[in-house]
Amino acid sequence: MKKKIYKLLLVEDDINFGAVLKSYLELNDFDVDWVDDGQKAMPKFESAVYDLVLLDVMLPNIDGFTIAISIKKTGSNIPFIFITAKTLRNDIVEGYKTGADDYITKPFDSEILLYKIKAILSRGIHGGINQNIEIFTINNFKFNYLTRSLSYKDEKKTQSLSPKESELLKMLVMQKGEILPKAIALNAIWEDANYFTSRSMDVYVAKLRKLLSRDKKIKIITHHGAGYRLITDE
Amino acid sequence: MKKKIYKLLLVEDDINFGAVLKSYLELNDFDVDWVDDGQKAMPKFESAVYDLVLLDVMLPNIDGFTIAISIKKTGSNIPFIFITAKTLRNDIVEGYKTGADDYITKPFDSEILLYKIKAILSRGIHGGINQNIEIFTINNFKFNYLTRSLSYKDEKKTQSLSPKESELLKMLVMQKGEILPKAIALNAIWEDANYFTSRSMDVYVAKLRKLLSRDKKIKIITHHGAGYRLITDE
DNA sequence: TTAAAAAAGGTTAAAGAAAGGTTAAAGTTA
DNA sequence: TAACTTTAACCTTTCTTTAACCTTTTTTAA
Repeated sequence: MKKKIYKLLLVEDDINFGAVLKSYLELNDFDVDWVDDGQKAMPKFESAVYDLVLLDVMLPNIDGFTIAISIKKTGSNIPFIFITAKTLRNDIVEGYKTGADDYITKPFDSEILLYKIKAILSRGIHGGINQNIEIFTINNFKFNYLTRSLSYKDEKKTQSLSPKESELLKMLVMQKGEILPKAIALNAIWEDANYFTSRSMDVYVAKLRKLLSRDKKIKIITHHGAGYRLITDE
Repeated sequence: MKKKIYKLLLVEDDINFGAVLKSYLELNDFDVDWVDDGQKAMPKFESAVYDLVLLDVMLPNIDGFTIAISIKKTGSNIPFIFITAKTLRNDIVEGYKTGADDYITKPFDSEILLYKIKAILSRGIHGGINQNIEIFTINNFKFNYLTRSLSYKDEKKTQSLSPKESELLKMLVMQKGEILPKAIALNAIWEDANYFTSRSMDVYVAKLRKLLSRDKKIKIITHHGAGYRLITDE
């Protein structure tokens, strides 16, 4: 089977950096179009079908965020990776990025950029529903699926979760208000549904209930013989 | 290929001196932004990406060292050149300067300033993919990736690192505050991820922890089953 | 219809498995 | 040979499963 070649649009004003980055990405089997001026970004974007846009945030004429907004306005849900200087605080970038997007601070390790690109592309685009969200809000809790950490209100201290706790919580949150069928979760996380995996899952539900017990409005409701349902208030 | 124009931030309260210095530097192909008040320095610094900061130490509202500290707090490892009066003892400046920095006493020979600026910029700390980055600041440590040496505070004696120690430390520093996934580091440095390379990496993490142990604020946090994260304070 | 039996789930603790920490010895390479 | 890397050994921590005992829900059968 022919391997899919992904097409990237790189918007980077620094000539040296842009050239090096383009070569490096091409070396790694990406098809890269590079524009060195933010004003050339939109025309280029509209001239072809891209899989991902790499956007320098600090551009001389138009900033990267403005370009991202213009692209989104065309109705495209193409993912972005914002390239930012260390000086730009991460939370500013966080504000602009959606679950499908990411950012990387300059200078960066090329391996990590490749990893981020591949991570985003491998998720694919699931029409409409965004399966890529990594930070979830569960009433007073914030749950980061990637770092597997759970924090309460504004407390600095975070509770770290095990891989299975994290997977299960993610599935419950994504089905919030609706029943997560037990067999679905078992096949997804335990890769098998039998007596033992089922009991193991029961143990994990108990763990999650304990972890979330500080917030009285959060409940994991049992639907006997069917599955579990996470709710966040009355 | 177009020559890179370096962008300098000049913080100098003396109007006459500042104007002359700005013109002189522009004549020598630098792009110079000048603020005449220390309080304008941070907002200006955050509004663009600079390659070097020229800081007058004696400023009416905020002194140059305080500005330098604020800039460093943003996580930037931009180099500084301090402009000081002859009356200020060198050892005071020494206390504040770091490996990547320099200082010049007023009045000075403009040629010498140019020479110093070029010397620092030619080290090519900024921009580009990994190859160009040489010197990292890890709280009280300075880590030179090219010479593979690690120095603590202002101590002359440096600790030299092995190639793998150096590669791993570089990846951790570049992901500072974020998780460096174990598989990424293994594929980048060991070129394979299996039980044995994984154990080898564990050994290197232990080595790095020992090397950095003098600075209590530096920690390499383990994310079980995921990777490692370098942090430099609470 | 309702008591008993069966099935499902709640919870906790212990056992087992996997991952990682650390040190030192054994290879390997410059 | 000296510097570097890998492998091994032994230990600790973290994660997952299994077991035990209990309660709740559903089914079965008198």
